[in-house]
Amino acid sequence: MAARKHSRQRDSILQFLMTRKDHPTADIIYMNVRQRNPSISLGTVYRNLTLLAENGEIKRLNMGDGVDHFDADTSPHYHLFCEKCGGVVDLKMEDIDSVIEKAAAHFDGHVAGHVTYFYGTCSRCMESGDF
Amino acid sequence: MAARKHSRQRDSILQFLMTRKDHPTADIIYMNVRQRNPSISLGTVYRNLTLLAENGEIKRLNMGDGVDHFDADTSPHYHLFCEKCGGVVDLKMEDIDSVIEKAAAHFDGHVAGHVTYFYGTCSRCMESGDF
DNA sequence: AATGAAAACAGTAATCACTACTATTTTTGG
DNA sequence: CCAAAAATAGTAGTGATTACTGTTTTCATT
Repeated sequence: MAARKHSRQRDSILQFLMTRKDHPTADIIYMNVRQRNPSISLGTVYRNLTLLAENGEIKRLNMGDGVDHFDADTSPHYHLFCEKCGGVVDLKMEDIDSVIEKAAAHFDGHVAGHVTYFYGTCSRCMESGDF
Repeated sequence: MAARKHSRQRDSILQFLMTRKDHPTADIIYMNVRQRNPSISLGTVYRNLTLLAENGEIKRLNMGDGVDHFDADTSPHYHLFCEKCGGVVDLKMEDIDSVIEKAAAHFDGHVAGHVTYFYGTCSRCMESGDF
């Protein structure tokens, strides 16, 4: 296996992601990290996000909007996609991994895991009735 | 609202989709429908799949693999993405929409629905230990 | 500190799924 | 039969992501 070497760019990306709770996309991360590191390239952002996700340091989220979102909080929790503002917010709720057993009950193959996310309206969009 | 007109192409697409239980992608549908209707264009396939999905005649599935899958079975059921063969199979299991209440319990916004799918190994890939 | 191979980089080109556009063909109510 | 609306084929464009390439950075070993 290839030895991982340190990189300032990867540090910047991870550090920025840890300050955000809104699960930004690669493009948002790129635009922000560029303020501190103007010469960073978009390809570097993508490559490092993939490296970090493969290494378990961050999570890659598929929220059904055609763009990958990233989360530096790797503890188990769930997400909601706001259909009004397009944002992604955390959802504190009890663990629902028991759905895996329910899925496995009448299935011949092997159920390794599940992906669950919610959609609706975030609290901020509920307040501002701008929609 | 625009009056829907009949189209042979839309018929072919829906008819083909009803013969398949593996939730094909637009591209797979295109290649197959083209055997009966060689002049159909890929854009027509995409447009009609969207029309049919908006009309509730089929379902558009997001299985996290970056490609939309389509299902002519609109009854409530779940799906598993096979990590070995990349296929999508049906999963008969009890309804788990109660997760919506669990999600809403400690949430200030509004939870409209959820997306849940499973991943693992389909029964066919379990049998053939080719992997 | 010097060195050299592996890793990472910036910048750009390419890919892939999908959507938009346009001139032509089909459908359908009257 | 006829014309307006809808749909089509074919092509061009878009947006997110990946691949490629020559250069720079990292770092274990000297």
